[in-house]
Amino acid sequence: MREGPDIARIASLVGDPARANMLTALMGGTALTASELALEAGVSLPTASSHLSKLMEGGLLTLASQGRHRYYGLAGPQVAGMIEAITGVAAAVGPQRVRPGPRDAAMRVARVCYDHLAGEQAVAMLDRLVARQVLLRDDKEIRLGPSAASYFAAIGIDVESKARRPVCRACLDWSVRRSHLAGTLGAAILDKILAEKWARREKDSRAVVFSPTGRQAFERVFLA
Amino acid sequence: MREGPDIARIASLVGDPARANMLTALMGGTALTASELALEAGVSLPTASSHLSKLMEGGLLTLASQGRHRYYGLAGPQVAGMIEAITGVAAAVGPQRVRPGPRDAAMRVARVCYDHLAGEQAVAMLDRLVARQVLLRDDKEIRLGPSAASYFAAIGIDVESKARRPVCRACLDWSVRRSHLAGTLGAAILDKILAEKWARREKDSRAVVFSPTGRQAFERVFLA
DNA sequence: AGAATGCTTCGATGACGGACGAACTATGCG
DNA sequence: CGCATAGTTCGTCCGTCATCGAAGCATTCT
Repeated sequence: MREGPDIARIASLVGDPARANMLTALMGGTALTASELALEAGVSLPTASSHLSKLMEGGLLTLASQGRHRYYGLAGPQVAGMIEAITGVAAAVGPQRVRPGPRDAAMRVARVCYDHLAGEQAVAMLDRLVARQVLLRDDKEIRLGPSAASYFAAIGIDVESKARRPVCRACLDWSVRRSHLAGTLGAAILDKILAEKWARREKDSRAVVFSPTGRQAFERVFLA
Repeated sequence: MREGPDIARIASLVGDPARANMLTALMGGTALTASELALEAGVSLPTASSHLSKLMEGGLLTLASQGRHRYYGLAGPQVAGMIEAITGVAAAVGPQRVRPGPRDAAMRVARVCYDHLAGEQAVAMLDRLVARQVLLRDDKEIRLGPSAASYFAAIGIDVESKARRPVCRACLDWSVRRSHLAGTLGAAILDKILAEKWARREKDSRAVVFSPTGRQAFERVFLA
């Protein structure tokens, strides 16, 4: 018998389908209400509420009360990283349960992964940035290249972040099975994309839909 | 209802205490037999066998048959990374279940984490290497410093690894709650420590026990 | 061949936990 | 103040899964 951190407790919290769906939904980065999460998970409101209190007790969620609305969100990047890691294993290990439908097609192209961009667009972007040596990658490790500061400054992003999170991190993309860019830099780029209105978030989904002109702008800046 | 990788399936595999104990035991890096794992998990042999076949079916384990012995091991670094991530959250989120006993004291000092060294010794080593700028750390990202190649070459470690895993990675230490060194470099250092007989693996445990002279050698090389 | 060891499968038992409807609490609105 | 909306708590039902003993296979040793 071993001791230490109670890993089974945490894993079993994620191990229920309803709760896993809720956590996956919250990977979109925005906090959601109990009703929205009930819908996402496909369970009744009481059931969802029970799951949410368990997740809260387990420390995986934070709660922000605003009037009669109660917004649940992921407790932090560490929790998001854990979900990512589990998702990566699940994608690598098991065949998909269902054939991706039309809505999933949009998800494959571009979607939000906690606070940064994921999907084919994101993978292509990272590949191009590495090819241009703006970023350097030894396998799964990513770091800034010599020209990174000036390159990102030109598009209004400051890479000299003193934040506690890493500036760039690799995050395994479950649809493409290759890495895309996470970390504060990944988050800043997504902010930029949304701020410039190159793309908008699909309602009730993690999908990110580019407008025709937005897509051109994105390609000009990141894929040129 | 969302689709995609079946994260609940994977998480629920880890979510059973017996299976979690087995996986934690296998983080030691060496493959173990069903009987050993039953002992680790504190369950009967039939129960352990049932759990093991579930873990196999879930793709989390590999099996190597040698005569009448069947050795179970973690399926790969990605699975190990997932366990680490869950352990990190569990350590950050929940208080320890039990007070650490004398055996756990040895574990806190130095232990094996999949294929590299963890514990106070490992954390001190990383701190010192960063202070000497052999390695560079921006928060949780670790990379080689300019003097890294010559420094490690002097102790017989080649950092120019072309392996598919990252050379250095940060791995959150659940006992110290700070990072230690993982990746191929971390693995090479542990190999060195064991090859030089500075320390030996404790039987039936992840603990690594340094001999008095071994400890001096370790401190001379890594903590000077 | 026969015995011993290592492990898996079978079958029965029992308990934990997820599900929902109904009732209850809280906030906001007219 | 009464009604509507958002959410939690309670009670109960039911399915799933962990558990173990006993029996069945497989491999090695003598």
